Amino acid sequence: MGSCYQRYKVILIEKMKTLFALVDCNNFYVSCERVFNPSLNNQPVVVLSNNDGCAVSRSNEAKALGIRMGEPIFKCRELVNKHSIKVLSSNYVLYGDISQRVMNTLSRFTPKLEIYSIDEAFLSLDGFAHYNLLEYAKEINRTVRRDTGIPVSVGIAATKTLAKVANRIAKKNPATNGVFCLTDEKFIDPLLENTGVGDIWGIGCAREKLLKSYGINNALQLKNASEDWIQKHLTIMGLKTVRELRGISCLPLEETSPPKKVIATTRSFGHEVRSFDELAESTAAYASNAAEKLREQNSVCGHIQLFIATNPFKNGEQYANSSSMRINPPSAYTPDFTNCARMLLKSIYREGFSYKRAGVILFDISSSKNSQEYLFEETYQNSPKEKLMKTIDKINSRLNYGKLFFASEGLDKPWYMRQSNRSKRFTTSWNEILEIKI
DNA sequence: TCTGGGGTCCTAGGACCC
DNA sequence: TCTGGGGTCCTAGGACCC
Repeated sequence: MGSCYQRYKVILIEKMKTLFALVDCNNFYVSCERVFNPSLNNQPVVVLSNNDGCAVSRSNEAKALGIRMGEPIFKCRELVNKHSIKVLSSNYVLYGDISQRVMNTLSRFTPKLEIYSIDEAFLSLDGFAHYNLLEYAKEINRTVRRDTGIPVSVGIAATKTLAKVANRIAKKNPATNGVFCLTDEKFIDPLLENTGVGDIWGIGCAREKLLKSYGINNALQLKNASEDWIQKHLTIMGLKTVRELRGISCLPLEETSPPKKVIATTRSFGHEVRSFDELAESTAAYASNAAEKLREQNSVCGHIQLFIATNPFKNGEQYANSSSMRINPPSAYTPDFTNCARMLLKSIYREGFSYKRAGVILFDISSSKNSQEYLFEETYQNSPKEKLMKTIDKINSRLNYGKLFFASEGLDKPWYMRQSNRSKRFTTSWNEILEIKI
């Protein structure tokens, strides 16, 4: 009996053992650009945020020249000119499509995949412990590169947080060739000691500062910190981080992403906007965009918020305001949102200001499948409104994005964000397919 | 001249109810 | 003079992520 029990216990522990790979695309947006424009290889390249504002993706060469993440590009003009840094507008349609290809490739390596962001995925490797994990990581790395053109780093460990650490090591040390396994107990602590506390997933600058003020400077010190103290100062999330560093998996793989609870479309304008009409057109377009995202996840929304703001970086009088209203019964019908947006705008618009930014945010989101019936009002579900929206979405998905839209969004869109150097949508638009000149 | 956008989760505190 | 207690819900704000 004793041995049976022992045996059972071993199996239980084996079953509980988790193993994760974190695959992260290197300098993702820049890498996407390089797939279709090899002349960018080995060159300093920067991809900008919306409205050509800040550097959000940098090639290693650009990083080495001192371009910082999130840096406004106009502050780097000198550096850009001096080193002929290539500066590109962001092309999210292209990046989204390449991302899907990368994720499809990764799904061949595990039955359980979590798409964590546009350029990152966790792979569950539970039950793979008998594999040569380093070789498997190399195979992942090679295959993604071969099939999509995107270079990736792979980190493997028992928990997501440790896999993040492993991935960081793979990325920082050229000797690893982009893959690293943090699975050997005896190496974990020394490597954690070499990892700054602020470099751990879940520790941002505020917590880094707090921890350092208490003498906790590296990941090993955090791993050994008192649980009570951590929970008190860093909340339950911090406690999970500490346990994950100890090899206890607290953040499970999430294969299906739950529907969003908040959907926002907010933008800076290409130039400053003064008139009500122009503001109304832009916010109608944002409302329409948000409604599309809502329908994409088969939801309806019962609460809409709109905000407008002047440029906070500019001297002079500032104005920012927001207002919200209920949508009853909940809807996903674009005109409901554009009408509400216009009413909200009327209530907060002040003449005489130059506006720089506006946005529409949808709250109170629920599934369109099992929502409440109303006695007197027509619900969105199964109404002609829903039919119309389905038809429009279908047409738009077949034609190029944005072919069919409501006139309230305006035709000229003078407020549209700046994108002075955007590459083509090589993979999603027949008109923009790659041309090879011989 | 020029400074991004879109999410999640947790907590504290107030309102409200019985 | 003396002024309960416990629970839930909502919201604002902060922290974090990519």
